[in-house]
Amino acid sequence: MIVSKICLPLPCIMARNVEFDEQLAISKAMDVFWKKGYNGTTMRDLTEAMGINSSSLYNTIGDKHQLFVKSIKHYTESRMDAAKKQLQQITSPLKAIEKYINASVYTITNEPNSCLAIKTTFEVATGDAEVQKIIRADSEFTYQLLIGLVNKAIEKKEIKVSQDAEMLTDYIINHFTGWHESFIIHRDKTRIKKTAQFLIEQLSQ
Amino acid sequence: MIVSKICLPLPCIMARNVEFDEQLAISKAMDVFWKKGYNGTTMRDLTEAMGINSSSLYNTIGDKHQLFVKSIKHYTESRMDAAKKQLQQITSPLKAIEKYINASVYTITNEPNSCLAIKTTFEVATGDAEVQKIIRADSEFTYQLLIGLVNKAIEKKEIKVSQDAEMLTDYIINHFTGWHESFIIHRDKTRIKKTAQFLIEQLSQ
DNA sequence: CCTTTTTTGAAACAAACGTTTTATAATTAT
DNA sequence: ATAATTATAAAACGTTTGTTTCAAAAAAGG
Repeated sequence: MIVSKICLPLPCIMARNVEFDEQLAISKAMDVFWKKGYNGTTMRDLTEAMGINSSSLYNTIGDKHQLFVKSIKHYTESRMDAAKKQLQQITSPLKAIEKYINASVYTITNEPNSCLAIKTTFEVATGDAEVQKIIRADSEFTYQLLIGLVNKAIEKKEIKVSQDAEMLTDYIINHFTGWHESFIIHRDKTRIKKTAQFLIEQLSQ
Repeated sequence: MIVSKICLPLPCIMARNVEFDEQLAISKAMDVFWKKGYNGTTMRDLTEAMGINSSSLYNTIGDKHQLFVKSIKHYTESRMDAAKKQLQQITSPLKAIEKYINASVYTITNEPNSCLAIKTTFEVATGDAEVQKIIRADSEFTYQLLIGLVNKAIEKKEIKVSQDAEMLTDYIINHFTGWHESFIIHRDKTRIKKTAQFLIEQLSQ
């Protein structure tokens, strides 16, 4: 055992391969954390949903906290990929911002659970540096994506409301969390769509 | 015991009074839930902070969930009282809206914990009808408070940006949650103050 | 004072928690 | 085939969980 630890990262002699698909298992775990939150999820919830034994879990992925970290990484990375693909073929920067806003509204008002990143921010990010780092990276990605579009939109004079691209980017992003909260409380798509429409009008004027 | 339950609400014969101040104890419990969340808080956390034994707790207030319900009620009711007092002597409705926004920004960027109502919304409101009802009542209070001001501001032509008071009220309220999230992630007061200033300018224009 | 009723503190409760151990099955290299 | 190594499943680990019990203390009415 000691020998195999020293000659990492690959074990010297292979004996048996892991049976389950780790990425798939993490994706299943993510769904549980998404629904129940970190503290509301038990290891038995996780192993049951993942379809693996706890010994296999601890041998490959690690403990509950490591699994949570990998789950929210999986969540944020999937979302970043989707966002990149979504906007790559739009020529007008303002139209791209509109599309991003409308796509967010659609997700907010049609997904069964609220955003995992936001739930995590309010539940554990304050007291968990490792989690906070992932959340911050996810936030920074959205910020960079949008500020690129905002800058181009200002250059092209598609936005006249303000010249402060950084503030305007913060201002746009700021709406998403409120829409999530509103939908949890009221379950009213129209209220959210109306304020989103107003935000877009404000930018376009 | 059956007899004393029948002749409720007051017991027929008093024997000994509760030693601790129930409102104070609930306030202490609220602080723990505020910091750790519902699932992150244990009964031992609570009894320790409240300075009472669990038997006394169960005899007077009830179980963990009932204590949580009373804690968030205490939170929301305190906040409603403060909001009412804050705005009662302002003549200009737009100035009152500005004051409400600025007071919220101050709280967001100076309190050690993020808003308990928002944390609760994202942690447990979806799956807990009793909690959701309290959260919805709190939300409705803020909504009614602000829509009154927005309507007056539109009447007085202090707001020209839109005639749709309901949408505009949702739009204003929607910012608060995002500011909370932003402050958890970035701890940057200036970013929040700038977007708040921009929101006020948008309304005032 | 004495009886009655209730609160209190400490201990105890079963169940559930996150995690580890152990024995067995499976796989690869020799 | 055999030896070596690892993944797996089931059971067990010691703690901690939310909650209850129980004896003792306290206070009210008779």
